Amino acid sequence: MDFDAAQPIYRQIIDDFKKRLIRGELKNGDRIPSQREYAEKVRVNPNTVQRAYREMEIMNMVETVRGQGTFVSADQSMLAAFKEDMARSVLAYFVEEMNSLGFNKAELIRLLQEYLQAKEAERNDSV
Amino acid sequence: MDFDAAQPIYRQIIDDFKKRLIRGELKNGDRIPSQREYAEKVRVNPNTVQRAYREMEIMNMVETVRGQGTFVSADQSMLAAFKEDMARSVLAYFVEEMNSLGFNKAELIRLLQEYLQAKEAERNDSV
Amino acid sequence: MDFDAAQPIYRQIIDDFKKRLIRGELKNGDRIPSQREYAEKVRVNPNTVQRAYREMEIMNMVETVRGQGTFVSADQSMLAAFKEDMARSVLAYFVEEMNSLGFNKAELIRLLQEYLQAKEAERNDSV
Amino acid sequence: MDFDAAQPIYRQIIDDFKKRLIRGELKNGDRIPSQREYAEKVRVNPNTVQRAYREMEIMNMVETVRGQGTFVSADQSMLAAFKEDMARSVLAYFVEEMNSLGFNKAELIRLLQEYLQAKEAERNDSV
DNA sequence: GTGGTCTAGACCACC
DNA sequence: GTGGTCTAGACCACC
Repeated sequence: MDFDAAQPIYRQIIDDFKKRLIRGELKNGDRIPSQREYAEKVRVNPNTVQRAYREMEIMNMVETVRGQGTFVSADQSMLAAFKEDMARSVLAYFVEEMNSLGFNKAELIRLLQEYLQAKEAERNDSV
Repeated sequence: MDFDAAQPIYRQIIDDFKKRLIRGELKNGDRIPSQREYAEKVRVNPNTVQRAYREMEIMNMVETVRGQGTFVSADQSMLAAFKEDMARSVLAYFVEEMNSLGFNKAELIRLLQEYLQAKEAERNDSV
Repeated sequence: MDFDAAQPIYRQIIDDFKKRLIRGELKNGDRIPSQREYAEKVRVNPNTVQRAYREMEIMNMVETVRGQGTFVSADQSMLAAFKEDMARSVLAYFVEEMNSLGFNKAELIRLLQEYLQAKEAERNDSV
Repeated sequence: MDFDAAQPIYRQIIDDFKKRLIRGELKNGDRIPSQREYAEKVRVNPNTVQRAYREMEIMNMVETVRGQGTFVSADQSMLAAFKEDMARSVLAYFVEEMNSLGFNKAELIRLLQEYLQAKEAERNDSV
């Protein structure tokens, strides 16, 4: 048995940007906050933010322009790849956890449908 | 934005036992490994294991007998509650993550079905 | 014959707080010392204090707020139960010990009255 | 604040003999078990028993006769002193504990009477 | 500063 | 062998 360690914060930051790109909240050319701003907002060590930005730059997710800031530079195929990778890992984790609780394939789908319905009903109630 | 910290090891240990109970691998009256044995097996400090065992005792999952060991004492209703709680939290996490990737309800279910089929096909291939 | 072991220190700490609550020296919302402060004051390892504080939290005697401290959160019925339980156990121990010395019910009460009078007389003398 | 340590076992052994003397279960001239027998019966290290016996010999509670065993040799005045000392310490502990729970003199006596009555009623019920 | 987790290791009681 | 308590001290997250 192995224990799950936390994702390093710089990875969580990168994932957060990936998700915003995937959802279309950030688009090519958009300026993202400066490292300093971002570090203050999420109350994290600036070095951690620096590492996240650096890695995003390496994989061509963003581009830094001296004196101007950091800008999104992700092309469409990159976004598609992100989306697929992240979805796949979420799905894999979900299926593995549900299996470890003893649910089989059919139960999995049924439970998910029930959960979504219950959630929707709840949302309507609270309106 | 908040960052996810890892679950403490002692909680992961508890969850591991909960799952084994849920799957029926452990039954009422079964002896679980001694604190030292378990600590060695999972390569964790015995104090951490003790904390997990003690918390399981407090919630009546197990009973410890001095000098003898620790024994499962979970009743049926407890197991049902564990199963439901854990399933719900796995489902909630899954739906939240998939939403954060921009998938809606219908897509969620479709993707899950596809994933399960792909996984099954893969299993058949490797045979 | 069985031998009496000492109460674990963490339990003695809990009992100390229970008594202070019972006597009204601590009230709902009061901040109790930080784990480190308390550990230094009573010259005990901080881990031992933490265990006491954690157990008090589990039984809803106190609430801990990360980075802020630990606060009393005992409701009235809890206090009444504590008082009754502790009084009962003190009484039971007293009667058992006196019985083991061969005193019967009437003697017990007489001796107690004499003891209290003697103590009072002493106090007056020393003034 | 100081924490209560356990009474050393050899003292608990001595106190046990004192109580039996006080209650008249042991009388002058009676043979008490050999150190070996006693150690086995109460499952204690023989060295501990030896210490208890030695201290009882020093205070003239018992006498050891080579090759014959250990015999009670407590005179009446000694018994009276034991009884008074032990009673006093039990009383002192009781009063102190009850005070620490906030009970005053009158409440102390009333609670004791109530407790004794409740106990008696219970005993009659169970018959 | 606050509390939370974990390791390392000692010593004890009970079997 | 078993579990229970405690110390010493590190490192982390949150304030």
